[in-house]
Amino acid sequence: MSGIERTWSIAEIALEFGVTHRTIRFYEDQGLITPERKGTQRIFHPRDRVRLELVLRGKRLGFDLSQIRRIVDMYDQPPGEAGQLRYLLERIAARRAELEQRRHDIEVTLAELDEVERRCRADAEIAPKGRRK
Amino acid sequence: MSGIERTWSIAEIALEFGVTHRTIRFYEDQGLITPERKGTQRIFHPRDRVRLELVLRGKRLGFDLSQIRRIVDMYDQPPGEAGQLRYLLERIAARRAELEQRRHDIEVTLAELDEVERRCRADAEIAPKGRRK
DNA sequence: TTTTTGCTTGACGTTTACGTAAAGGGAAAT
DNA sequence: ATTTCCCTTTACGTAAACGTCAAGCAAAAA
Repeated sequence: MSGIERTWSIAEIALEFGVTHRTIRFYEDQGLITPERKGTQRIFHPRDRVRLELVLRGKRLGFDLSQIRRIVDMYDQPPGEAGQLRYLLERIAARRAELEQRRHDIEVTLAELDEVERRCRADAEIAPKGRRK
Repeated sequence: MSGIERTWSIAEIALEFGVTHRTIRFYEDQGLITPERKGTQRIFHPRDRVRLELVLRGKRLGFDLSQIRRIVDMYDQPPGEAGQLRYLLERIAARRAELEQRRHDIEVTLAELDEVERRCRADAEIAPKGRRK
C-alpha cells in the first residue's frame, strides 16, 4: 500500500547531495527546481531530487546554469507542436555534439595521462599498478 | 634545413584558438603559458600552443583554472625524486578518477538524450505538421 | 615626419555562482 | 514560557574569469 511518497526537507536534501541550502535556494530562484511549499517551508518530492541530480551532473560536465536549465527543461517538455518538437530535436543534437566533444577530450586526456604515468614509472622504476612482483 | 621553428604573435594565437588577447594575457598572469619576450612583445612558440590547447581542453572538460594549472604542470615535471614521483602518480590517479566520473556522466546523459529524442519523435508522428511516415 | 597598426601595461567593470550575515517565524523540547 | 532548532527572506559580499576602457610605446607604412 502507501501510494504516499516520501518527502524531504531542505536540510536533508542539502546533506544528501553535498550542497548547501544556499545553493538549493539559488537553484530554485533560477527555476531549476520547484519544490512544493507548505506554508513557508519547502517540501522536496522525488521529482525534485531527480531534477537536482540532473543539475549536479550538468555541473560536473562543465555546463553553466543557463545551459543546464535548457537541458533539464528538455526532460519535461509537454509534447507540443511540430515546430517545437523540431526545435527540441535540434537542441538535443547540439547537446549531444557537445557531450561527444567532451567525451573525446576525456579520451585524449586519459591517454595522455597514461603516457605521463608510463614515463613517470619508468623513471622511478616503480611497477605499474598491481604488477609489483 | 631550418631547425628554426615558426613563432606566432598574440593576435595570431588569439584568432586561431578563438580567444581574446585578454584571455591569453590572463592565462600568462596565471602562469599557464609563458611566451618568450622580445623586448616588450610576446613571441609564441609551438610549446606555448601545446600548453594553450591543454588549457582550453581542460576548460571544455569543466575544470577551473587552478585545476588546469595542476594538470598542465604534470606534463613537464622534471623527473625528480621518488617521493615527488609518487606524489605525481597520486595526482594522476585522482585526475583520472575525475575524468572517468565525467565520462560516466556523459554516457548517462547521452543515453537519456536518446530516450528524450525517442519519445519526442514518437510524439511527432501524430503531430499535425511534422507528420512523416 | 606623421600616421597607422599592433602590441603593451594598468586599472576598473561585469557576470556567474554562490557565501555569509542579519533578522525573524514557527514548532518543539525543556 | 522560554529556549532551541530548523527554516525563512533580504541583502550585501566575493572569487573566478575574463571584458573594457585608457594611455602609451615602437616599428612600419604613407
